[in-house]
Amino acid sequence: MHKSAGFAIKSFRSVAYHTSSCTLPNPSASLIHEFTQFCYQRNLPRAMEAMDAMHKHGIWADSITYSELIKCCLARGAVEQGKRVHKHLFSNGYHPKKFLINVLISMYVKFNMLDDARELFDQIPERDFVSWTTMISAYANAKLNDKALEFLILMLREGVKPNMYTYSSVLRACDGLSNLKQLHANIIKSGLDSDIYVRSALIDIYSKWSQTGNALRVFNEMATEDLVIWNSIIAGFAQNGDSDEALKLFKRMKRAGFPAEQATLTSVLRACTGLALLELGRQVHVHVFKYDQDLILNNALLDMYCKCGSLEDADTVFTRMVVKDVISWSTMIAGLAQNGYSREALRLFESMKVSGLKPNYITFLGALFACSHAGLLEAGWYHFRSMKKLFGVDPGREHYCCMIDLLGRAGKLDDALELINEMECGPDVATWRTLLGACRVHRNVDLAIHAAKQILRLYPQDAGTYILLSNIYANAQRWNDVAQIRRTMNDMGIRKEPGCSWVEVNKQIHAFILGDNSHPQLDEINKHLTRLIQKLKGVGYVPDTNFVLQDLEGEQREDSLRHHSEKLALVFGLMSLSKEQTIRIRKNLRICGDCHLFAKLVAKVEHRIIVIRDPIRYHHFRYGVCSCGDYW
DNA sequence: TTAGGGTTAG
Repeated sequence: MHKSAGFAIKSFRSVAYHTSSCTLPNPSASLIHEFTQFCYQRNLPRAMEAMDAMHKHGIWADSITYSELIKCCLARGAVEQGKRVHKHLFSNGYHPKKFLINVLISMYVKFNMLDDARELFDQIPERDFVSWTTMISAYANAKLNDKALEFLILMLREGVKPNMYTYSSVLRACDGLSNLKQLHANIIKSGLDSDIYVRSALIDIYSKWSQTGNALRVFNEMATEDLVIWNSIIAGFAQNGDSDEALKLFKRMKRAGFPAEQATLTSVLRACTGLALLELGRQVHVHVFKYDQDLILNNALLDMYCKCGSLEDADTVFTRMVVKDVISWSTMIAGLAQNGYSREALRLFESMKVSGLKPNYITFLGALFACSHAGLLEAGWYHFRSMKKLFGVDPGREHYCCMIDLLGRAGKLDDALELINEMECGPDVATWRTLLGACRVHRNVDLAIHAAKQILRLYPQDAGTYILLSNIYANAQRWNDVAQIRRTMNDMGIRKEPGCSWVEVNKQIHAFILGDNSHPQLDEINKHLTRLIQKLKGVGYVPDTNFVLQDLEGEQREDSLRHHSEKLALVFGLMSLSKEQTIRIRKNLRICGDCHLFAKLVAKVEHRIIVIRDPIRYHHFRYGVCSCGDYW
C-alpha cells in the first residue's frame, strides 16, 4: 500500500519542480510547491495550512521538507503542530522514510515527551542505530539509567551495532563501576576509544565515580587537540577535591598552548576555592573579564571569593552581575553567613525573595546557617517553618541540623532533642554530632554520652566523636573516662586526624601539621611564638586549657596548646607577610577556643587582619574581635 | 536524524 503512495509523491515532486518556473496547472503540484516554500521560509502557520490541504488531497511532500517543518516546530515549541505532522505522515497507509521517523522520534525527545517517542519507536519495524541511539541518549539525559542500559542491551541483541554517539550517551547512564568497566572494554574492542566524544564521556564518568586515576589514564592514552577533553579532566580533579592535580593539569594545558575558556576557568576557580588560594584566584579573575557576563563563571568567582574570605571582592562581583540565578544568591547568602555576616546574609535573603526568585533547598541552608551562627532563634524558626509552607521545600536532614545547632548553641538542648525526635527523615550521624557539639559547649555530660552512643552505634569508627567525648570528659575532669576512651581508640585502631593548617605566602602554600617538624623555619617560628606568648600574657592572655585532651598538669597543659597547627601557621604568617597583608589560614579541624583567643589578641597587639577558615566557617580577626562574635 | 566539558551546602 505505502509503496504506491511513495511512488505518488515522487511523481508529484517532479511535477512541482518541473513547473516551478511557469504556471502551475496541477493543483497537487502547486500545493506541494506552496508547502515547500512556507517550510523553507519558516512560516509555520501557512505551512500547516498547506499541509492540511495536502492531507485532504492525500498527497505528501518529500522527507527533507518535512524535516524542515519539524525544525520549525521545535524552534517555536509548537508541540501540537509537531503531533499533527506526525499524524499526517502516518495517515492513509503512507509510511515515511526511516530517516524521517528518526526525526520524529528526536522531535518528541526534544519536546521532553519520552513516552510519545517510545510509542513511535515501538511501532516501527526496522530501527537503525540512530533510532536506538536517540532513545538511549534521551533516557540517559532524563537520568533513567536503567532504561538507557536496557536499551543498549536490546540494541545489541537485535544485532544493531552501537557507534560513538551511542557509547558517549550510554556512558552517562552508568550507575556502577562494573557496568562502566564492561562498557569500557566494549568500546576498546570496537575501536571507538579514540573518538573524542567517547573519551571525554569516559573521563567524565570515571571522575563522577571518583576514579580520577582511571580518568587520567584515559586522558594520557593519547595526546589531545581537543579543549573539551582538557576541560573534562581538569573538572574531574577539581570536582573530586584534588585541587593540586587540577591546577597541575591546567598548567600543562597552558604549556601545550591551549586557551582557557569558560569551562576551564570555572574548574580552575573551583580548585582555587578548594585550596583557599586567593592570589591565584585573583589572577584567574583577570581572565574572566573576557567572559564578563558568563553566569556559571561568575557564580564560581563569587564562591571563590567567599571561600577565600574576601567578602569585599565577592560583593563587587555580585553587584556587577546583570543576571543572577538562584545559585548566585545562594552562594552569596551562604558566603556572608559563613564569614560571620549573618544579618547581612538574612537581609540578602529577603532581597532575593522580593526579587521574585524562589529560594531552593540550598538557599535555605545558607539562611538557617546564618540564624544558627548568630543565635537568631526566632528568625530561625520562622525560616524553617516557611520553607515548606511558603516555598514548598521539604526540610532535609541538613536543615534540621542547622535548627538543632541553633537550639543547641542557645542552650535549649531539650528542644533540640525534641526536634530530633520529630524528624521525618530520621536522625543520622551528622544530626547527633551537632547535638554532641552543643552538649560540649553547655557541658551537658549526660546528653553528650547519649548523643555519642547514637553516633558510635551508626558509625563505630568515628574518631571525631571519641575526641569530642573525651574533651567533654576532660572538661568535667573525668580523667578515668578519658583514659577509657583512649584505650578503646587504641584497641580499635582509631586515630585522631592530626590538626593541619595552611597559610599562603608569596603564592606558596605552607603546611603545618601537628607533630610534623619538617618546616625549615620551625626553630625560628617557635622562638617567635615564645616571645609572642609572653607579650600576649602581658596584655592578659591566659591559655584556655579547657581544650587540652590529655590528663596533664599546669605548664604541660599550656605546652600542648602551643603546638596547635594554626598557631604555628599564624606566627609564620606574621613573620613572612607585611603588615598590610591579610594573614589567611585554612585548617582541617575546627578552631579551638584557645587558638581563637590567641588570634584575637594577635590581631589587636600586632595590628593585623587575620582570616582563619575551618571546615564549617570563617573567622575574621580584626582589632581584637572576631566576626563570629565568639559564637561558633 | 543520534554524542562530550563549567557554578551553590556538608
